[in-house]
Amino acid sequence: MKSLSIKDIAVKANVSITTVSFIINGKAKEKSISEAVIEKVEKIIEESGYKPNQIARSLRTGNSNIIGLIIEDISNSFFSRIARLIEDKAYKKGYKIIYSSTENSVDKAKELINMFKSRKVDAYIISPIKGIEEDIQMLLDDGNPVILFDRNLPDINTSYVGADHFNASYQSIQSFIDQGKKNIALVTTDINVEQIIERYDGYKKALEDNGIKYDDSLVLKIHFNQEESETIEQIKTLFEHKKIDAVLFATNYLAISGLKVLKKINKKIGDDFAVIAYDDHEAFELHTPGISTVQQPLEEIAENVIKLILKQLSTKTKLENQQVIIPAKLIIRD
Amino acid sequence: MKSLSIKDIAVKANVSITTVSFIINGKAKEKSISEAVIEKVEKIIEESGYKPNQIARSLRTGNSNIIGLIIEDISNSFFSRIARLIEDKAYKKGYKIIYSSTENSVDKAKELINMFKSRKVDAYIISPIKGIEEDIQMLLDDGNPVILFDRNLPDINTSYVGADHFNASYQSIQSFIDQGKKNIALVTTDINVEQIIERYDGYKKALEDNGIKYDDSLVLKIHFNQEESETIEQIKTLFEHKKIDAVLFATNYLAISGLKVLKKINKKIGDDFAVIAYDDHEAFELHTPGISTVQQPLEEIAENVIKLILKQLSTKTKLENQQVIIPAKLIIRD
DNA sequence: TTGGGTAGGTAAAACGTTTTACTTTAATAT
DNA sequence: ATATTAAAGTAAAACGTTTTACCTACCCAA
Repeated sequence: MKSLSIKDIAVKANVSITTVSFIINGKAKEKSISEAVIEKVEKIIEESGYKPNQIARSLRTGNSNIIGLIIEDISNSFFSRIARLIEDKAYKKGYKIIYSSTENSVDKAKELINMFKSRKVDAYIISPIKGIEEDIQMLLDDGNPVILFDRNLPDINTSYVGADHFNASYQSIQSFIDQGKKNIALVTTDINVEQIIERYDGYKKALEDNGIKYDDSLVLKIHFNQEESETIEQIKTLFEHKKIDAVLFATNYLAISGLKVLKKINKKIGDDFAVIAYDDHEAFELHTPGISTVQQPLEEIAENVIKLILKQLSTKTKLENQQVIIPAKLIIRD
Repeated sequence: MKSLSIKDIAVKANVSITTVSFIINGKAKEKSISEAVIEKVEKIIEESGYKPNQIARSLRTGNSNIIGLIIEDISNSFFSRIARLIEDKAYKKGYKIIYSSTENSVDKAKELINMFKSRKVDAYIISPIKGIEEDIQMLLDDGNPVILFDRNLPDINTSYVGADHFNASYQSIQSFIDQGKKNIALVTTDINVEQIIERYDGYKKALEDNGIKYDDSLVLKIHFNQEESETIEQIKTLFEHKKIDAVLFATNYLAISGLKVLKKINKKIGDDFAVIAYDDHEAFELHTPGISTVQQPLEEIAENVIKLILKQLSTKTKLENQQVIIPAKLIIRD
C-alpha cells in the first residue's frame, strides 16, 4: 500500500500541488488562497490521513527537525535522565532526537558525527570526549548549531552547559575536613575529560587550602572500560592498605563499586569513615546509612541546553556563545 | 559552506553521476566499470571527504536505515539498558536508532508512530501500551516490520520478545510460601498491560495452588503517573494496617519506593518480613540485607529483538511470526 | 559482411516536497 | 478607455540520490 503523496491530494481536490503545499505549511493566507479552497483541501487531508513525507521535505528544505544527541552511554542514569528531559522539551517544539552512545571511543564518536551530518540533523548536542575537537570544529565552521554539555572542550569555541565540578568537589572535601578528616582518598577514572579533571583539581585545591599535604597514593584512577570486578579489586586494595578516613568517588558507578567493596570487607560507614559520591543514585538514598552525594542539577542542565539550542535554531545568525555553569548541590545524608 | 554532492565528485573525476553512484554502492564490478575509473573516483571521494546525503538516498530508495524504538521511558533503567544493547547491535549492522518515550500516553504513542512513519523508518521496535492496536495494525498492513517487546498485545499478530512474567511471579510467590509465609502482599501498578497482568496472575495462581485464599486488600495498585510521595503514603498505609509477612513488588521503581517506606517506618527485612522486587536494580544488591529480585534477561531480550528485526529486514517477504518467551531468573539475596 | 556479444559507460526519470516566478481575471483609479 | 493593482492560483525547477534503459566501440564468429 503506497502512502499518499501531496499529488494525490492535489488531484482529489482538483487544485495544484503548489496550492496544497501552501495550505499544509500555513502559507495559504499570505499566498492568497481562498477560504473555500483551504477548507476543501484541509478536509481532504483530514479524511485521507495524509502526512507529508518528511524525507522529501528535508531534502528540499535542508533541515530535518531532528536534533542529534551524542552521549557517553545511554544506560548510565545521568545520561538517560538528561536524555529524557531533553527529549521532552524538544518534542514540545516539534523536534525529534536521534541519540547514540560513544562508549568513550573516539572512533565511534567521529562516526556518529559523520552519520548525523549525512542525515542533516539541525543541531548537535554533544557530551564530548577529547580527540574529536577537529570534527566539532568542522561542524561549527559549516554553521551548525552545536552545544556541549557535561564536559567542555577548552579549544572549542561554542556554547556549553554543565555543573560547577570544581567547586562541588572542593566543597565535598572541605566538608570532610570540617568533620576532622585528614586522610582523604579520591577514587576517579582515567578518562581525560574536563569534568573529571575539575573534580580532581577541586580535591587537590581543597587539601592545599587547608594545609593538608597531597598524597598521590590516595588517588585511585580507574581505567574506564574495565570489568567491574577489577575495579572492585583495586578499590579493595586501596581501602585495605591505606589509612583512610574519608573518600570521594568521582562518579556514581565508581561509588557503587566502592560500596560493594565496603559490604564485602565489612567496613562500616560512620564516624571514622566517611563517603561522598559524585552524581546521585537511587541506591544512595536507600543505603544504610544514607550516602552523601553531589547532586547535579539535571533539570537545569537539560533546560539550559535545550533553551540555547532552540534559540540558536530560531535565528539564522550565529549567536553569542554562552558558558552556563550551574552549581551542584552537596546533599549530606546519614 | 555547502557540502559536496555526488555531482561535484562526478565533475572532478570527469565521469558521469551514474558511474560515481555505482562505485559508491559497490556495483562497479557488476556494471562493468574499469578498474582505473574505480580507483580514480575512490581516491577523489577519499580525499574530498564526500559522504552521500542520506536524505536524498532515503527519498530515492524508500528506506532510511533507521529503526524506530518506542518505549515507555528512557530514564527507566530497564529500558535504557535494553536501548543501549539494541543500539549496539543495530549499529554494527549499519542501522541507527531513533527512540522516543511514550510516558504511557496513548496519544503520544500514536503521534510517535506517525512521526516515525513520515520519517520512513525501516522497522519498528515497540514496547506497546493498550490503545494503539489499530495504529500498529496499520503499520503491519503497510508491510512494515514490527516487533513488540516486554509487553505483548494479544490482538496483534506479529513477533514478540519478552520474559516469562507469569512464571517469574509464580515462582517468587512459591518461594515465599516455601519459607512459610502466609500473608503475602503484591504492590503493582494500574497500567493495563500484559506484562503487569501476567505478574498479577502468577501471584494469584501461586496462592491458589497452595491453598491460600486470595485477599484483595493485600494487593495495592499504584496509579502510574502519580508523585512518588503519594506512592510512599499508600505503601506505608498498606504496611502499617495489614498483617503482612512478605511482599512482591511488580516493578523496580515500586520496590524502591517500598524500601524507602521500610526505612522510614524502621521496619527491618528479615525472618518475619520478606521482599522480592521485579526487575533488578543496583540499589538491591547494595541494600542491607540484599533484596531478592526477579532478573529479566536483558541481553537475551535485546539479542532476540534485533535478530528478528534484522532477519525480517534482510528478506523482502513477511516472515513467520515468532513469540519468544524467555525465562526470568529469581535471584535470592540476603 | 553481418550479427551478436561485451566492455565501458551515460542520460534522464523518479522519489515527494518547497518555492520562485509567472499567468489570468477582475476590480479600481485616472 | 486605459493603466495599475490585487486576488487566486499554477508550472516548473530544485534538492541529491538510484536505477532503468540506452549508447558506442570494439571484437569475433559465421
